[in-house]
Amino acid sequence: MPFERLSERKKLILRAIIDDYIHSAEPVGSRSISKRHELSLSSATIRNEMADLEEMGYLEQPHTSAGRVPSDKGYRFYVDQLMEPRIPSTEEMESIRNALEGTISELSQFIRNASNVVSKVTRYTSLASAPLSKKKSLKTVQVVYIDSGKALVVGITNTGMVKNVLVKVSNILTPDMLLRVSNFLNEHLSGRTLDRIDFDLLKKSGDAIGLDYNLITPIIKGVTDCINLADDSEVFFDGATNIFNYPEFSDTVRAKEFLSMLDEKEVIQKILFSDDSNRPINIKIGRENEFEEVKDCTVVLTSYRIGNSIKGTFGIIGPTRMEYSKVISSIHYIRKKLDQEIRKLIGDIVDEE
Amino acid sequence: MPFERLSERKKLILRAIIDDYIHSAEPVGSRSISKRHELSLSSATIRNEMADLEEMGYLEQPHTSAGRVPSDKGYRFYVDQLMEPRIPSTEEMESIRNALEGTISELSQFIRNASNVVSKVTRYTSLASAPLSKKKSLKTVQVVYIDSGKALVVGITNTGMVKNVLVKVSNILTPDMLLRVSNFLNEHLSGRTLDRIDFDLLKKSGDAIGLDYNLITPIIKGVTDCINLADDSEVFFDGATNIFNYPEFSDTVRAKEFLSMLDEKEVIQKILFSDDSNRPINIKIGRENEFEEVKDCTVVLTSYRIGNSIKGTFGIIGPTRMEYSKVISSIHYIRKKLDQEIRKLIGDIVDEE
DNA sequence: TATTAGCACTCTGTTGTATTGAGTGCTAAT
DNA sequence: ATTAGCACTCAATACAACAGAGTGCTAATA
Repeated sequence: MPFERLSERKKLILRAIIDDYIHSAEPVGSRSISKRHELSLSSATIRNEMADLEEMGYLEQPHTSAGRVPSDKGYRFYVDQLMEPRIPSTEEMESIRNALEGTISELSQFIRNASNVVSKVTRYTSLASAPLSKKKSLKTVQVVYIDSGKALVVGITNTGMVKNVLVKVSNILTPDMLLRVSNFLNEHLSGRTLDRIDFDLLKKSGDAIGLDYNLITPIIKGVTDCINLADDSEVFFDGATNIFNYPEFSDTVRAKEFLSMLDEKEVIQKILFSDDSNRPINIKIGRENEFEEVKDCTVVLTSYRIGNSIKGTFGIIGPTRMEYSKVISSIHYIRKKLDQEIRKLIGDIVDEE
Repeated sequence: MPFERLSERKKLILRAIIDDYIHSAEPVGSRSISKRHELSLSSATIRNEMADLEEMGYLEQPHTSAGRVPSDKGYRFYVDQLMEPRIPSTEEMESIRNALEGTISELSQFIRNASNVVSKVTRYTSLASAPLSKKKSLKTVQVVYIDSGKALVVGITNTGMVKNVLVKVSNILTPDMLLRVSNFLNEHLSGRTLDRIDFDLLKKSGDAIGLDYNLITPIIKGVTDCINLADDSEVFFDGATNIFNYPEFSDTVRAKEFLSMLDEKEVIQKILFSDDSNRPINIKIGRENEFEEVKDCTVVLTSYRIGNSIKGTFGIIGPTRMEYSKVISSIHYIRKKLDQEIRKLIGDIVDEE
């Protein structure tokens, strides 16, 4: 992004405008800047500067006799060079710690919690994906006896994701036999990446453990189902109704658009997986997002890694007019806490590739 | 609900009004009824009848010079005695079958799918709870080796719900030892109802399998976590944005109220668990719901049972001005299909207690 | 030369007023 | 018992007037 050289004064004015606009959501005029901020410049001077800033693309004017509104470029400059960094308030930090520390021990639930507290603290909508691995492999398969004729196939991937499938099996299969099947499957499957499992071969070799082909088939089917489930990447969001706090979504059409977008799992996936940078926090403002759907939203993402191949992403989405410094400080803190907690829980977290 | 005796003519008029209103969402006037429906009565006559119906509580008037709008009582009468039953269109049936038949073999995912198709077909918001048992017991516990120092505790309840918890364990625990722990735990836990497990005793008897107290403790902790997770009843919804299709939610305040309500798990629980009747389909119109939050919504619920103690509920929520006949026919059909599919999958579905 | 006061102009949003039209209730005629 | 007719009510719409916030430009000022 090519930023032309801005005079100190222009920077100050731009920052004042954006600060104001972030809090008021109203186009800001020259007079209010000249009064509220101690620049000791007249409104006329400010006006001239504003006209310049508009010409350079940092500001926009909804209509001739209105004040100015920051453009995507304006926000970008603000985020990169103007805004004051902050640290979260003590209440914020406390509620984050409360949500993340101690109690939770199930990973995906843990991420859900993180997602929840992110949306609570920032008052925007949070997005998150469950920990996800590029090369997903099967760690263990368990076949569990449930009832006569019913069994549960439980598959566990190297990412710690657990999927389970209920299957109907022959009545003659006893818990013991299922255990044998379990062991057999484990022997043949565990450690394999999901796409390199030869199920046909597997079925045929069933009689290796003295069980008929037909007895095993539904179980194998269960395993494949399990794998298919595990392949779906889980994404979720929280605090969707937060958008009603912001006037840019005050008409139902816009609100509906936003909420409908969230209903599409694929869109959330696209957004989350677009966090390809190596920066700890990745901010995409308005049209910087490659998706039409979020053209006037800002997305703030962060990713964590567990070991080498497991990756999870979470963050927030809101209007481009966003409290950047607040959001960034919160996300930073949450990321740090999350990191600590996961490390406590299972160790081995790596930040960058 | 005390219904006074209504003349045939009053019934016809009431039905005409409600039919109209359901489709137009506008207060209906006497003239439009006298014209559109072949009652061959003048608007003046209709007016008199309408005044009567209002006095009896079946209709309401937003303001003096407006048409009439059905009251909760009016809708109730309509549902019980007036509306024409229908069968779902072939397209509807097809999409329902497509969504439910065959592919899915994991129960909670299956219910999710059902919930999804309900909201798609009815165009209202669907609610659902995962299969839930009054007396929940632990079917099996598995402790799975993940990595050195990491294990996964997987608990399976009699309802087929699977919960898992990642735990950090001592490095010296081998997969084999974990298997021994698994077996030990199973022996002592399986079949017990969740509230009748003595964990202290359990820990002490750890050395029965030659393992130190301290090695087992984190695993026991994992099991209790697991149980706590399983105790939470899962509820979810789908198609929340459908409410934007209905003018009664066209202002953001109302829409926000509705969506915020859905964000509260407890509210959904309350709604779903209020399906205590034995009827196959349970309809609660407006203030018939005991919760203030849904005082101008209608909830249509249905429950299915698996075996004797497992119960799940799903249904839809929408404005009281609802296409009752369409919704009811759809839910009937979905319920039937769901029933068939679960039976195919695991058998033993019982409709009533 | 940079700043600012001053002014004409633009555009939105609000307020007040008139009008329209759908609908009602009542009365008297059929 | 039904209906035509009429006066009345009320919300919604349209329109004009006006206020106010803001701009750009010009000329005066430091």
